Amino acid sequence: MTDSTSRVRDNPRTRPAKAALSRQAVIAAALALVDEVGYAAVTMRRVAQALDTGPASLYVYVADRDELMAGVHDLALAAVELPRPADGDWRARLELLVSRLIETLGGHDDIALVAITRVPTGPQALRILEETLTLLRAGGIDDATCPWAADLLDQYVTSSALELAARLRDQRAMTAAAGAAEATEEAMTRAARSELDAVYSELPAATHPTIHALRPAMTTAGRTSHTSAAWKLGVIIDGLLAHHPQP
Amino acid sequence: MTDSTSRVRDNPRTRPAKAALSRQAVIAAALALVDEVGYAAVTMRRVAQALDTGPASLYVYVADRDELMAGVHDLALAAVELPRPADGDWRARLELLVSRLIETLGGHDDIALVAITRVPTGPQALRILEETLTLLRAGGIDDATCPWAADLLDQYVTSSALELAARLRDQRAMTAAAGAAEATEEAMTRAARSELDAVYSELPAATHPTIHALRPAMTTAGRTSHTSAAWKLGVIIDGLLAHHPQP
DNA sequence: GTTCGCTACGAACACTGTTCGTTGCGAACG
DNA sequence: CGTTCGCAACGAACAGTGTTCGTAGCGAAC
Repeated sequence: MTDSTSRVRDNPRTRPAKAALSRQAVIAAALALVDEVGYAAVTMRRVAQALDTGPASLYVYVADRDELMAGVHDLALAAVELPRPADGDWRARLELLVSRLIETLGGHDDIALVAITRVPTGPQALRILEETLTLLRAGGIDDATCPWAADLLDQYVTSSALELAARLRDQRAMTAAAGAAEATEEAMTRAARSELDAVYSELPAATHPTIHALRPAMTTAGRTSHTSAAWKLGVIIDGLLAHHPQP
Repeated sequence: MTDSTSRVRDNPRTRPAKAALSRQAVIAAALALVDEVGYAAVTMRRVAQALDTGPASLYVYVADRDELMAGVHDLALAAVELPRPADGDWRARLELLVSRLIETLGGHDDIALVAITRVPTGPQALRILEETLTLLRAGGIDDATCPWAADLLDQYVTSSALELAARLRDQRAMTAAAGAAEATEEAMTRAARSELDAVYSELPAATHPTIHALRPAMTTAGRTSHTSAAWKLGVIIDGLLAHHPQP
């Protein structure tokens, strides 16, 4: 980034044992901490400690905790590869892109929370918006509706990433608690669902007949996160195609 | 608090008309505070102060701040009226229900954040889930897919409510700052969008050609929150109908 | 050789959610 | 009627949080 610091850092004689502070270093350390202790537990003090410094030093490179997390969000997006032409037609590529987004963001705890408060405008977010719009256009979506569709897809990505993160968190907590007992996704979701099932079961059929009638369908196995996410995305894309005319 | 007031309060004859503490009173006070100072600024101390007591007293009726907010979320849902048969067919009624949900939740700042961390299971949430499932079933959606569809709609409601809340917050901040200058929704969204437009405009057309080409579409007026939300909901329902077969 | 500019950071401020131990009141019991 | 007991209420405190201020230090520039 800065010439002077890099020149100094490159000099072995003056190079300190620790990496010099920089915006990138702060954001990278925060991302690592998100993976280690979770989004909510990433405090300015902990980030500073990871960089072997004090909390006040961070504010030279970052205005806020919010802005720091926005940087982390964008950095996480950098790992998302754009689909290539060989991956199929526009629809296959769009589905691939969206699922990669959900899996990547969901893999970094609740980092997707950042996208709820503010509309991400980092370089990586723009790279992905560009690709999304291009694919939608290739699918024949009207130019005027493309931004709306991208908005809808973004909403879907963010909330699905948070859902995935919550499931992974529960899964980790359960494996940690259950010790050696392996916790497959199936066993996990069944355990989590049983909690909900208890609520649904104790519901008087008189007041909530439909929930009661559909309870087996709610419990149905095979409702893994993957199939559910793929199904929902399919619904949205089908809806975009069916809704062709612009209001 | 002070000796004099407490002495006065202890006297039943002069005791003010404040309601005795109860779970309902605590949650109601918290909801009022959400509307007054915003979701993030609702602290246990402020809730206690509104009830003329100390923070420790709240923990008799509420386990957590999270649980308190879950109660507030459910209480907010109580204001949502279910559509009546006279409101139209299943689709019209479903659209009405969803838009009422978004408007109600979005009207209480970021209270919808509660639905992201935990799946709401309060009585009001169950009342609305029951109605949603009933309407979907009436629309001919397969029994096995109804829960998935309800999930998708819930995701949509929650994220849209947060989007609406953010817009209302910005609007309020702007009216407060602009003083007497009236800030219509149109003027408001234009101002907010100009911020994004600045980002899009300064984007090199070489690297982001589609964003550049679609920029007029992104700025298009008439993209009020209402039309946008209605359009998105239409897309989802169309998708549900088009996607008929269950995977 | 002195001054300047700027990064780094120790210390502190005003808060937060939550818990502990005590208080005081009303009701039940002898 | 006098005593005891359960329990809601709460004052005070703890361990944190994000953020700011003023100062120290050091390389670069005049």
